[in-house]
Amino acid sequence: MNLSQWVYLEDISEHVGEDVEIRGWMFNKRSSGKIHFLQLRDGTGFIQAIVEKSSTDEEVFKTADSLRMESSVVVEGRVREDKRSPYGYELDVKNIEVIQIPSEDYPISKKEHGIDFLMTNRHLWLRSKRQFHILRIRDEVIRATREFYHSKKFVLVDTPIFTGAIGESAGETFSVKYFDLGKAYLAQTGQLYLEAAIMALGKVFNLGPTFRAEKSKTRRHLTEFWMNEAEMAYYTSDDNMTFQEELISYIVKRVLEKASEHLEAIGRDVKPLEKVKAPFPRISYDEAVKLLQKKGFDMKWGDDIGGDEETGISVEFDRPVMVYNYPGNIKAFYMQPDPNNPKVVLCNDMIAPEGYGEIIGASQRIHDPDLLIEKIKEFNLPVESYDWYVDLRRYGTVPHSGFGMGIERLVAWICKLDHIREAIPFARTIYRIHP
RNA sequence: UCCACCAUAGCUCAAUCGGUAGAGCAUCCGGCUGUUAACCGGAGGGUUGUAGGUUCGAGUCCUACUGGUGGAGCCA
Repeated sequence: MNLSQWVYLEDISEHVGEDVEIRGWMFNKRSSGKIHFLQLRDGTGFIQAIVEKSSTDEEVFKTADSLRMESSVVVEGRVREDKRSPYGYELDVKNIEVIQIPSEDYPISKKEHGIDFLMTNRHLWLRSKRQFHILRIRDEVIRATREFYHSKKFVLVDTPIFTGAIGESAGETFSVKYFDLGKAYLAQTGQLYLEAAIMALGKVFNLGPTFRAEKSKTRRHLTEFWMNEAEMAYYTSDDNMTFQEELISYIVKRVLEKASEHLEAIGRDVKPLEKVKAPFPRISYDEAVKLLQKKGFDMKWGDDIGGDEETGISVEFDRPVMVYNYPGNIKAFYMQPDPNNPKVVLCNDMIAPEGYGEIIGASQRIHDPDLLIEKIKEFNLPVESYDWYVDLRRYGTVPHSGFGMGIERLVAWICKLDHIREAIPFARTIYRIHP
């Protein structure tokens, strides 16, 4: 073959003046008859490769001429800095080894496409530049999330995907046949299992897929989404909120440090992100209702805060907002009532700026076994299924708190995406499971 | 589950009051030695989502269905 070293485009700046080999794909070509401009991609970056008729082997020039969109190629050439290139560097081609020239037209064209077409071709759409950058940002968000927990001495506890009839509420789960044991349900949350784990490990987190069978069709919903949940023994609701704002601040800071080129590439204005530093504003549900009424929203105390209301609140602030202590009857059964006001429970939602809505749902959990059983009954849930969950309160119960953070909602906000489906490689929505 | 909108060339979209189906991109042929979603010239490409209906005449109006999109509710 040849003596050139295989290098990745993300490292190309270290190889100026050298002969190197790039293994990748040609995603576009511009030609002027006696000069070809090959736009190459290798999964780590982009480069423009130059093939001149006067200075290149005739066979190589012909090969370059024959390449079509998405041809896979190993290209050998010399690296040169050049401001005329869209990527700052160019490759003067010496040889091209064709792996495959597609025999059919590549479906994704350079012009715009509709969302139906793009989702049907999601397996190919992933190759587009914008998707490349978004997926790299998602990678950084998840990396930062894990880093933060480990820096705070949390232990990763992977919670089960198959669960019995137990969760936040029944009726919105996917079910599958499970041997002779009847139905199993796909996890809507790992929270209850994390509550078990904190009694062994103190502070724990998970990060994995979650499933919701609600027939939601909005830009904020997926049927399968990735959630990070955390649970902390002896944390009050206040401790919980302080922890959440540190987590979000850390993730945003980390993405700005490590993935700013990707944010820039997708046109994300980073100024709003630079303001995301703890502490975040906190307003009680009572205050939120008054604020919304003053702004002309038709709502009264006891109503839930919907999407429009969330935006109405978030536009008042330049950072994520935490709304705390909602009425108990619009929240889950396991939330600890406020000792100072039994009508509300100790909980909080975190609302992202710029209209992105709820990214965290959090609460302090009931730790008294009798009160928990009372609430399970009050919410008409099957007490038998929650036997082990109540058990946690029978043996050395402690006050504790936790939350769930939607990874795709976080990514969508950080990238300022129009729709959450671009924040995950293969979105699952109610009318789409292919590819 | 409910409400609204959309469906015309491979893709993105036009088509006036109901009167012979059109463009850009992609593809193929030709031209061009610095292109930047390259450009210039030429060519091919259509059962207008499906089934009915109204009409002299339907891409256009009506009904049903299918597929999709956005939103409500619900939530992360």
